[in-house]
Amino acid sequence: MNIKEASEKTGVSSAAIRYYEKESLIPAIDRTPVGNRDIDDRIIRRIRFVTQMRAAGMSIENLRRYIQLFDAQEDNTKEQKALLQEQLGVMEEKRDDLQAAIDHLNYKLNHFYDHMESTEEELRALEREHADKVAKQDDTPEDESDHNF
Amino acid sequence: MNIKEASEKTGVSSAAIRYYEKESLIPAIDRTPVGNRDIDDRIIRRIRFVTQMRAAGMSIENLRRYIQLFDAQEDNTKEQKALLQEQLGVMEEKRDDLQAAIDHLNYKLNHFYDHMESTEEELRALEREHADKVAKQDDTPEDESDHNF
DNA sequence: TTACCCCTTGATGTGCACTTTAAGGCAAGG
DNA sequence: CCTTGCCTTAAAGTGCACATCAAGGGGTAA
Repeated sequence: MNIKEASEKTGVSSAAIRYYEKESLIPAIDRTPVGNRDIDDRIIRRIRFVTQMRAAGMSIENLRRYIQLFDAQEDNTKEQKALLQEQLGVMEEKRDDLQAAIDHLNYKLNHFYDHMESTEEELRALEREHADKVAKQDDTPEDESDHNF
Repeated sequence: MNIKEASEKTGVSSAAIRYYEKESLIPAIDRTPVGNRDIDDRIIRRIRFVTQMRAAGMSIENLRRYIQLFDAQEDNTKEQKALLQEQLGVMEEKRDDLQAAIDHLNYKLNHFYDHMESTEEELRALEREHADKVAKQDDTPEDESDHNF
């Protein structure tokens, strides 16, 4: 598979795939006799992994550190574990920040509807839609925050 | 309160506070007779709101659009609602991506321990620590992904 | 042969969200 | 009077993660 097909398959641009290779986020890719990249499914899976971790906010630098520990087949399990745990911590914090912001916006959204001229049907539909997210912290966020924002 | 104190109170640099004001993420700040910013608690709360939304991944541009709808005290409730819902969608998707990546790394972490020379005590401690996160999707992620990554 | 479409590398450009620098003003302390 | 320490604005610089461009090569089809 050439780089364009790989790009279409993964949704990652050709330039980004080359960039990832240069930055060692994916292993050195095999070349055809004329020097073109010949991309197989193993590379595709790694591109997808990189995409997932990038979407989750992991930096190129952290991702490279993490991946290099795997590519070097030495006994660095302890470091791998430490790196994983570190990254997990970062991501869990990020997730919680995100959840807090979501709760904040949901709170605002609910207060909107109190002042809106929407029909009862619309109101109940939206309440159903957001019921699960509001359930835990229903309508009472932190005291410190400016409820106008 | 001068800008330095506000910076210390919020953890946001003075330059960033000035930048936020210029970008209309916070309202025009009152000045002392000599032209220095005089920051009150209302501004502090807005800075904190901005910080929270930024941490959640909302762009400056989206944040400004959102805030301007509030600063203009017209009847734009519909647009406010639409913008809020749009942003909520973005953030929920982001949160889910993040959770997927966390699950992926937790899966890896668990498989590490199977091959590690750690003591039983360490193992059980870590399992307790991560029990809640693994509970829902215990040990069986998607088939498509490269389990070496 | 020309056109077209794919590819290569290396260099340079881009957008975001700030950070840093430059040049200067005001007020207090020694 | 001079230094210190806060402030101001405008402009330029920075780091990340790519995107785009320039200059060239290969393969196929009309």
